[in-house]
Amino acid sequence: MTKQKILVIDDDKAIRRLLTLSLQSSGFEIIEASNIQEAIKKSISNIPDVVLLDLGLPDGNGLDFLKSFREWSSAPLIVISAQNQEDKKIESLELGADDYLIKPFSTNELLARIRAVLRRCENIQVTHLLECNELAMDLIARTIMLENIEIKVTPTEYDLLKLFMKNSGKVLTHNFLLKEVWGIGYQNEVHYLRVFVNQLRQKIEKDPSRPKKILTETGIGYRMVCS
Amino acid sequence: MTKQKILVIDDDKAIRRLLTLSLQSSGFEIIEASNIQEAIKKSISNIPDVVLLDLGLPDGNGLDFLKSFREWSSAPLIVISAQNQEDKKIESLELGADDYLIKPFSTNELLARIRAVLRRCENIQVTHLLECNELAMDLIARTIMLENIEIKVTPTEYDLLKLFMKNSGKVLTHNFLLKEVWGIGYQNEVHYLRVFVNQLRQKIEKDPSRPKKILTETGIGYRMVCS
DNA sequence: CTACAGTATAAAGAAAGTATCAAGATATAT
DNA sequence: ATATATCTTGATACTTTCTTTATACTGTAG
Repeated sequence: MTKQKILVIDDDKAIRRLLTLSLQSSGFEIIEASNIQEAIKKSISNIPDVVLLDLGLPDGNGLDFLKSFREWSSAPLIVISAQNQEDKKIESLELGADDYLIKPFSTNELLARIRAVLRRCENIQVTHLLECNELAMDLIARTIMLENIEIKVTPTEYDLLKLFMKNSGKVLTHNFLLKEVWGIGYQNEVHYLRVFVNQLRQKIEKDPSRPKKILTETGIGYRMVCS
Repeated sequence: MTKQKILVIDDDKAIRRLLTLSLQSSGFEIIEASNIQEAIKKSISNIPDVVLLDLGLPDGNGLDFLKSFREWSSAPLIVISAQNQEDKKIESLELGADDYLIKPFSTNELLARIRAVLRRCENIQVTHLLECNELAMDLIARTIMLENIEIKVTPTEYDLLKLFMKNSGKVLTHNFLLKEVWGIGYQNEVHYLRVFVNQLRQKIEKDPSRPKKILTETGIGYRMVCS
């Protein structure tokens, strides 16, 4: 599984550095921003799983960022502030912050609070569906439905089909498919692909000898089409 | 909509009174408990939507309540404590608390934190009964019924089955199951899983050699299906 | 029409993963 | 302390999936 990303928004470089180091060593990937403009840009280009927001920023009120962030994301957000003012706390929490931590704080406590809030959000993970006409793939449940009937596939078939469904419409080269599914070093084993594409066709095509979903691009690769 | 219930666990009558008054005036229904025994009894007879837990209780450690509560409920729980000790905070959060508030605190902040945590939990299930066809699990009574006949399972089997029933329909990876049941560090002991899944099948499947509930996903993990 | 390069399909063997039993070790209860 | 229950570990048979080989098919160029 890929690392969870934390966006750290603080104008104090020393604090960012400290947070980055301790959070990285706990297995998170860190994105840093020192002002609101940067935070907005980075949060959009590299969507974070958690946000740590300092309120005292040079180019405006951190709560403005909170507000605009909540317009499109429900990712957990913890406010970090030097101010222990009740009204700030309440305002932040009402605007959608999940927690409010006063500086200075221990990084262990911060980590525990991040974990607590992430634990909560795990439960509300929505099913992630890839669809292609009557074919649907649930990436959370790891199931594949063809006209609402589940079909069974092997791990390799699953990986291959996922690639096709994620890239439907595009031509995927032999090289690309082999690299993604079998890993580097298998890029000449085109016959693997033939065997597995054939197996998938047997399972998902009405008439496997006249495929309508996974099409052959002779000399290049394959391509999945949805209408 | 019916009022949301808050269970307030604190041995100090004055504090309970104060909390009750302010929370009631914010539209919550309050259940009070002054010790762990009472808290357990009342939490079961009148299942709360939120719990406020003071750690300093006469008949034991509040964290014991937290632990047993989390066995069957995922309702938000805020620890309230006079102790500003880092290790207490971290332990509470790791054990499943959603927040940790130091006394004295403003009731407005408490309210804002309750609202924040409720906002996060909006669409979580509040039931302690898990069902899958003729199989039912009561997380409070810690019982498992198969066609209304109780079946006995060991602690490990119980934990494993609970995971399956909470996630029925989803494929659960070996890794996930091992981490949840045996803890981190056991993620390669796939053999444990095989033995225990087999034991569960002997107990809950009509024909254990042809399982219909706990299915094998070769190379990936297992998955429980309910019709 | 034939040759040829690329592709499809079936089916075998090899490898990886799984089910099951049962003995020894550990923990728990009486 | 002893008995009981549960967990851990190892051995073996079994199943599924992957890899490899073999053969047949398709369309295009000469």
